[in-house]
Amino acid sequence: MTKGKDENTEKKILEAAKNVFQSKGMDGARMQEIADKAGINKAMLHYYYRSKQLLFEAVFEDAFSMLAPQLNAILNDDSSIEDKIGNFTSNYISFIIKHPFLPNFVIQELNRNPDFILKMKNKKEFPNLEKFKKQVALEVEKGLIRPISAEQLFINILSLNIFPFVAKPLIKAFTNADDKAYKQLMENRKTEVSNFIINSIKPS
Amino acid sequence: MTKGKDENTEKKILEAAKNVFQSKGMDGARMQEIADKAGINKAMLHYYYRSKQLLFEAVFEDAFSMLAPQLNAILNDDSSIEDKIGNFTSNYISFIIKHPFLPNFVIQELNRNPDFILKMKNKKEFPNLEKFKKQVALEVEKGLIRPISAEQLFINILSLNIFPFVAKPLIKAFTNADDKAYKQLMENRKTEVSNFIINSIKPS
DNA sequence: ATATTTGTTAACCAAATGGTTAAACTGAAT
DNA sequence: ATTCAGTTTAACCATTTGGTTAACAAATAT
Repeated sequence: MTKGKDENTEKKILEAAKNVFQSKGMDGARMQEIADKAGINKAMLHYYYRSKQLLFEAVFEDAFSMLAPQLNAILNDDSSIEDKIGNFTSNYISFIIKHPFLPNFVIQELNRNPDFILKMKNKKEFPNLEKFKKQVALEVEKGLIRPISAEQLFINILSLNIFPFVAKPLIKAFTNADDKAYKQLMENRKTEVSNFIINSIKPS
Repeated sequence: MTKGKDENTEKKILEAAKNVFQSKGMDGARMQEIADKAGINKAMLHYYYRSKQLLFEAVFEDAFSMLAPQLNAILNDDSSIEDKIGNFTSNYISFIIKHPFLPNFVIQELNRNPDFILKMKNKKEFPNLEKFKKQVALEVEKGLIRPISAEQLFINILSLNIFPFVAKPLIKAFTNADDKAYKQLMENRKTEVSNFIINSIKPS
């Protein structure tokens, strides 16, 4: 009753579940560990969420709905392609530094359970490429950027921004970086990636 | 005794273990499933490999030692940066189409067990950036490519080549591609990615 | 005050899982 | 034919794990 102690049990569970599921995945997560982290009895997990599967889904959907708006930003706002790339790169990298497990978690679990993405696709916030496709086609036609398909450009943007976080242990090992040096490398990418993409699509 | 039946039990186990571990990960894999896939009794797994952990490590090291040479190709051979990028992109994408679970498996398990990479780092085939760094610095100095750090360039090359496979379910969903369309998308990337990188580092 | 609903716990349960054991089979050397 | 090492199996074991139950506490309503 002193510090913001009890609060809401349901939220404490979700928080603990996030923590465990996002770092260990569905298969590696243990209900007991989640209960311990939440400081409650294991039976409470089932009282509030019925099963491991449902608790997991709550965590997953939560994670996905944090990522989706990031992507919609680049797909649906009205600035130029060049501005979008600059903004997205800088914002997304900042965002992931705050939530380092998110991309890996989402990708891993989607690979484990391919049906899962169908559920996500039905959500209205699910990223849609249509507007972006039109914009790319238009800017190509106007000669503002080199010819490139919107899909491939989008894949490239995602790859350059997301992969270095997903493959953190590999990157650290290849570049002989400790945690500090790795973080610096990622900070540098806020402008590096943006320049890299813009150079590539700039008309010659 | 008709078809290439018995062969070597140990190899049948490793093959089955690859199959199961690479698609389900260490935590999701079941020894029973591996035994079934190998067509043998579960006790044989322990007879030949002692424990799940050791069997897993055999599979992992096998996987890693398939990937390492691919990377060493781009880091250590003697062609120009531009040629390396063209060759690597095309070769690597072909390679992964044949072994679709590899990159995801390696990345996932390295994230799960960070100590694991230390063991890999001691292997002599572990990719080393030194030569590539010198080459990039030299080509930058000569004005053959734009100024860029070798580390960042290498990360970009890996990202653009590997990520689309790791994130296959996401890519398929975003681009509304079925398996056939996805494969076509990846085929197109053999030249797309190469052009994208080369455009970006070409001096203005 | 008292009944009733909601939240919480400890103890328990059945199934799954990695691993072991002891016996049996196989094939070559003696 | 017998021995003996290497191979294979079925049955078994201890532990872990997700999930349930029944009793208890704490609010909330009557």
